[in-house]
Amino acid sequence: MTKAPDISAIREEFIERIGLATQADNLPRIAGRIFGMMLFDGETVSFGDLADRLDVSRASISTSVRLLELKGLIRRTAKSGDRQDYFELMPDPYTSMIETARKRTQTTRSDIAQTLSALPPTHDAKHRLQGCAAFYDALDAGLDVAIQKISTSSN
Amino acid sequence: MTKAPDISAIREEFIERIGLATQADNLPRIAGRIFGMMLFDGETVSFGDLADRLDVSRASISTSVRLLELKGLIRRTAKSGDRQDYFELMPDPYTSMIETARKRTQTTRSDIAQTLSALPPTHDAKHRLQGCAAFYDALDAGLDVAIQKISTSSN
DNA sequence: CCTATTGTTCAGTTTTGACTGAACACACTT
DNA sequence: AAGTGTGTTCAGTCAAAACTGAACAATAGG
Repeated sequence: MTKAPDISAIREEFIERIGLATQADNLPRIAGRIFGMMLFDGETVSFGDLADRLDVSRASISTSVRLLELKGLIRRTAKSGDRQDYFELMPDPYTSMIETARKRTQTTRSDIAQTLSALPPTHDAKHRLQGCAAFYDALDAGLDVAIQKISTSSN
Repeated sequence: MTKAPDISAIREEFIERIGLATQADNLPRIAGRIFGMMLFDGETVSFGDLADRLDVSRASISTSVRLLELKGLIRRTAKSGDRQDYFELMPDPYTSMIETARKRTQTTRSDIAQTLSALPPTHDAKHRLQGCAAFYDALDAGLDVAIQKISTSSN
């Protein structure tokens, strides 16, 4: 009875879950669903198909794919003889995901550095902010390790 | 003219920035401001002071400190002779921050594993989902590295 | 030209979540 | 008991964001 699994149900659930996970990365829900769908299906997908298969307006597709392009997760391609835009996953979307996360930590890190340099050397907050800065440095180093690991595992 | 910096302005700006950074970690704005304030000021702070100094309702303080406690960033203490609750930073809040992030990636990772095991071995999505799983594994390893780095740097 | 198709933009709607004020429960004081 | 101070909970408000439909510009085909 565990045979003949309902693939489309599995697919739906996966898309939903990846959508939620991606949402935590400050992307709108639909963008996450698009990403999850392309991850599962793999093939290049047309603009119209995205709207149809996810059952959302084309306006939503337009803004979401722009975001995903901007984040380096998908790219827009053309099919000869078809006026529609097509989309496919970037060769390695994961590295891009970590890169953007890293960029955010680096921004915060430099904010802290700026506060640190503005404070007089004797101020007792300095010691705590330095601990905070060390945290962001450690996080940055960790993300770098993750990037390395991905590039070696995908060979 | 660069002498006598306006400490309170620096403080406000730091709190604001940390608030924004923490907001990206799925915490409400006020929780981020509380965290930033405690980070800068260091001292233990009373419930009432939080409401006064941040100029928000006590209801907001109540829910925000609960979240921060739940995430292991602050803890509630008591002062003898004072009925108010007091709050202070946890000894190492940063490790907790990464731990929660890690928990999230592990949840997603196991979601993927579940999808993988539900798919028939021949399904062509498997290969892509395995790449996705490798990503979350790499991220998990990277976060672990970050935790190690923090614990060694804070000695 | 005219029409059809496609993607973007914009105004408006819906939804989500943060925040507040008020009611409440609890504990301490008198 | 009554009163005060303290934290939590809940219904309601408000603002921000997601999403949609419609108008639009651009392009291709007739």
